[in-house]
Amino acid sequence: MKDELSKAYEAQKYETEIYKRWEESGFFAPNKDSKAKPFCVIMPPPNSNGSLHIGHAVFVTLEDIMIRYHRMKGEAALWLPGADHAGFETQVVYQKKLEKEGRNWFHIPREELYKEIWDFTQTNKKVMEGQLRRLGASCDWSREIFTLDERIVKTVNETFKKLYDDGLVYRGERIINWCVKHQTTLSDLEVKHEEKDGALTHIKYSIKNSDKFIIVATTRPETMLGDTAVAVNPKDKRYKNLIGEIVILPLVGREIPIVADAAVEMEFGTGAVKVTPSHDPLDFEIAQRHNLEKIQVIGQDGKMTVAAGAPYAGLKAEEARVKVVEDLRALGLIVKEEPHKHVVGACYKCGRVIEPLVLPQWFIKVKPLTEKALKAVKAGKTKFVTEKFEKIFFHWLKNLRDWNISRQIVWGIRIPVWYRSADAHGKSEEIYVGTEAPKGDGWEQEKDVFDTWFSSSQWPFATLQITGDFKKFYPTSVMETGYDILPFWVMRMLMLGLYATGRVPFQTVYLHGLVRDKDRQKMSKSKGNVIDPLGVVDMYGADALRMALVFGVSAGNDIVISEDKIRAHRNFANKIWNASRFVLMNLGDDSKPTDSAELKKQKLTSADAHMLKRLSEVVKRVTKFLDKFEFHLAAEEIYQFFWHEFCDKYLEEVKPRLQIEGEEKRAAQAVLRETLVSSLKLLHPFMPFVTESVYQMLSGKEKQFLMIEEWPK
RNA sequence: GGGUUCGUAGCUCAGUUGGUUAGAGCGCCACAUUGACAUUGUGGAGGUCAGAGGUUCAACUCCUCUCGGACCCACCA
Repeated sequence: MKDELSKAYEAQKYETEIYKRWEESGFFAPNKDSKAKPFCVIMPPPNSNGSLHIGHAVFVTLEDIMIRYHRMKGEAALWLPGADHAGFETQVVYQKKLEKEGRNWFHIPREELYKEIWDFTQTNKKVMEGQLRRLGASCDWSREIFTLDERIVKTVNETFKKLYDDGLVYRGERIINWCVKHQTTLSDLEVKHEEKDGALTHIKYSIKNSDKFIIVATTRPETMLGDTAVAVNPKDKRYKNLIGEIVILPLVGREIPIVADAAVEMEFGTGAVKVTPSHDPLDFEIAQRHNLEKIQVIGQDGKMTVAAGAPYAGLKAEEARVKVVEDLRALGLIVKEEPHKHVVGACYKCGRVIEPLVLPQWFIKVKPLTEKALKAVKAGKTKFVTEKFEKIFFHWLKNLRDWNISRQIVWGIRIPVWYRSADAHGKSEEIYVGTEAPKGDGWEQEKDVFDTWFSSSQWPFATLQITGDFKKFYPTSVMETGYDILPFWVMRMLMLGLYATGRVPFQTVYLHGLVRDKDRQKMSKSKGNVIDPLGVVDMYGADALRMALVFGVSAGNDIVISEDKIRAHRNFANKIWNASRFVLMNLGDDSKPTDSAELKKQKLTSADAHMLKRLSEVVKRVTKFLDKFEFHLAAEEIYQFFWHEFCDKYLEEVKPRLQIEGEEKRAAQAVLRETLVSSLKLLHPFMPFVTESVYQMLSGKEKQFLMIEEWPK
């Protein structure tokens, strides 16, 4: 049998087969009735709009290490997988797909689109699940849930209703971030800020019944058509006597007041600000304070509205900007235009400059939720690995503003609110918030859907409630994900988890970094430096990739990976394979699982004793590192030990003894087996496939999976 | 403007609460090897731990400053 083994480990020959046997064994699912200590990780559900990238391989590796380790420790280890419909993200992907096919998104009926995207995601989901299997994810597939599962939708609607009843969600006409290309609002977190070269234009506004004027400075001259005031700082001596005066808005002729507001910076520009409540966040606030009229001069299409006036209506905002300046110049009202670098918000997907608009949207009043989250983390209910993320987290929580959860998209959970318009019943507009449609005629459901993160934020408790595991597994043990979604997801899961269940959703947050290439560059399709995890798995095996992703990477730091590094760990897998082959060849026919009783009978040489002593030290250290989430140290420890102590030293030392029958040979055999088997166990969470393949050969008749063997002590 | 963080061998990074000759992977040099493995072994070169000051019996590790990066946030129009 031993001669059949090839000289080199051929990953592709074993991995798929082994995974199948693991899955069929049912050991991915924790025993429901066991009294064992629970250990639970909720998988961050991958987006079902494409295939897995290297970042997914990172979370699979880290979470699978944790799960396999705790499973071997005899705990009830649950890793609950899922797939994310990924609302806006998926809609963007699908829009691009339609564009390529020459179809127009906006011409397709809502229901039809929804159906199409549904099918699209379900296809992707299947591919993705296969890929997770290839990577060795030992998650419990019987519990897998899709984020649009009707039971999830129900939970999400109930949470919304509860928030509404508690006064924590409100519908507000507020200034929001509008993406003209995608025709939807975005939350503040989805807006990226970019520095752009622009101009600061100084414009003369003349004061009524006087020959005086006031000069305002703006980066968006076209919005002046919607001005309803000019604001100055109340402390500004230059303008003190102008406060309360009326200004005649050029080009428009509207009479607007000069108001005093502390939000105006005296040092910037001229110290006088034109106030356009409908198109600037600060101006909107000033307008609220001074009860100013709001005039919308830019529409959702990014073009000037009728309210902008005859020569401008219909022009794109950028075109209007040019024309407004021209017209003002013709009137001699442009004082100067100076080059000006300023920061503008842009859609995080398409990069197009955000158009601030006033629209009725649903907002979550964030303060009561952040306060609870802050308190819970400060009390140590949830710990961050590493601590630096706790600081960042606090900073986030303290500065968060109300969260717009309305999205004008198709792909998502429709907000469970119904309106009955005024003319239907002669009354003023009615609003109904509930999980089901209200009775009676004339009700129309809100067209907007939830921000995906609103439903995702409920994921830990929503899923466990569905699978019936809430009682045993909530709060979950570890939330493992990338640090880039700390504010989007982790923070909000804490907020909504605490709100809905009264308890934190997870005890530990472990955050990993971004994957970078060997030149420390972010991986992206456009740079052409992406490593396709599945391609790597085909070439070098999943174990090699997994090991390469943890080796030398401490928690929270970015992960540098190159083909060289993966190859190095493919070599390590091969080392494991060959060392095992050697041990097998020298064990004789009694290659049964390790038996420490048998070991005790042997007369050990000092080399044997040393080996066993080292083994026991390494077991302790690896265990300690795993408990402290120091995966890289655990990996390095067992790597060094196995290769350079066990293989390079002990194996070589013992070779002569194995040639001569006798007690020295038997002792060597016992130590070889003991050390190898324990090492395989320690290595298993990191490199599950090779270790299991080898173990299956070692264990002979009494076949049990290494996956569920007991963790060494 | 606010925040976080980093600067250790040629490259990418470890270095647990401060404690003997500072480590790994890859790369490099020399040698060995048909005997578990060339996806190998043995040996080796290579670091004033960014710089300055301070605390200490002792600092890569703590404190301050300087220089130089990275990232995140942000309504000076």
